[in-house]
Amino acid sequence: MAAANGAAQAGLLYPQPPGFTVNGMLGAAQPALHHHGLRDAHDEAPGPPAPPHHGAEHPHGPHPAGGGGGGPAGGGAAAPGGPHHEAHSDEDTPTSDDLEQFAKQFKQRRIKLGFTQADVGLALGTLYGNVFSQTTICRFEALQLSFKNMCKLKPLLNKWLEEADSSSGSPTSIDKIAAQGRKRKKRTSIEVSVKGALESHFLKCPKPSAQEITSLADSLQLEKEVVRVWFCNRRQKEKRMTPPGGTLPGAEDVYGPSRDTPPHHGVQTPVQ
DNA sequence: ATGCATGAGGC
DNA sequence: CCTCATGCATA
Repeated sequence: MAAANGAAQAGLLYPQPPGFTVNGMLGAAQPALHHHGLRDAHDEAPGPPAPPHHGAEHPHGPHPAGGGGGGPAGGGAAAPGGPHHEAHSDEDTPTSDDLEQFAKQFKQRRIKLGFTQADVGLALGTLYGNVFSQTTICRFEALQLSFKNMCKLKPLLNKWLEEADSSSGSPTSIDKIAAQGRKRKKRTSIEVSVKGALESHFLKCPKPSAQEITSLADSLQLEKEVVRVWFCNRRQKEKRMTPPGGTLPGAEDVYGPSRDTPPHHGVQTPVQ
């Protein structure tokens, strides 16, 4: 089982140091033996087409992917007016629960068929012209994308499942459109203590002004751009289907000014 | 699996 | 400058 994964991965492995080969299971060979429960268990007032506004209003009205504490079904997930049967393969917007189940099934089948996340991403490229990276497939399986994004990718991955399932042995060849003339900035490693400081500030003010960012960057001895990007990424995390930390139901995307700051780092899935 | 980053589209 | 979709590079 695991051997098949390793072989498949070896076929199109990106440059990695030799001493790193032990991690050939970059998201491929993990047996799904854990269950992370989403905090969407609670049902709030079903008003999909026109989500009711709560007391706290955001400066930017339309935000998809269920925001912070509420629920993943923010942008207006399913919930048709009439007693329609859901659980469809595609067609009409799926519910957060549909997505969770699909992701689970997808991962199991993918592994069963001996494909890695990277394989799937490339296959989507050959099948539809939309290439995706291992990262995206991984995040889909882990429900770490926005609700809207999940809905967009589901049909594609669903189609791939059918194809891979009934594949009569046609090795999908892929040609990549590599070469991006731009050099990427080296990934900045932010120290743990500094991250803690950033998190604290995020809890107080998720959207600091340019000047706030500048002074914050100055006190932390980081580039302003790095800090700005950090906040952007942090906000995105809050909008994922599986939010970081543990926003309890009832709390909206606005945090009280007097909220304690537990020194724990992001604990979500206990590592697969 | 995840952190920092890029870039397109929008105000 | 933001959000949002996406991914290289890395732990």
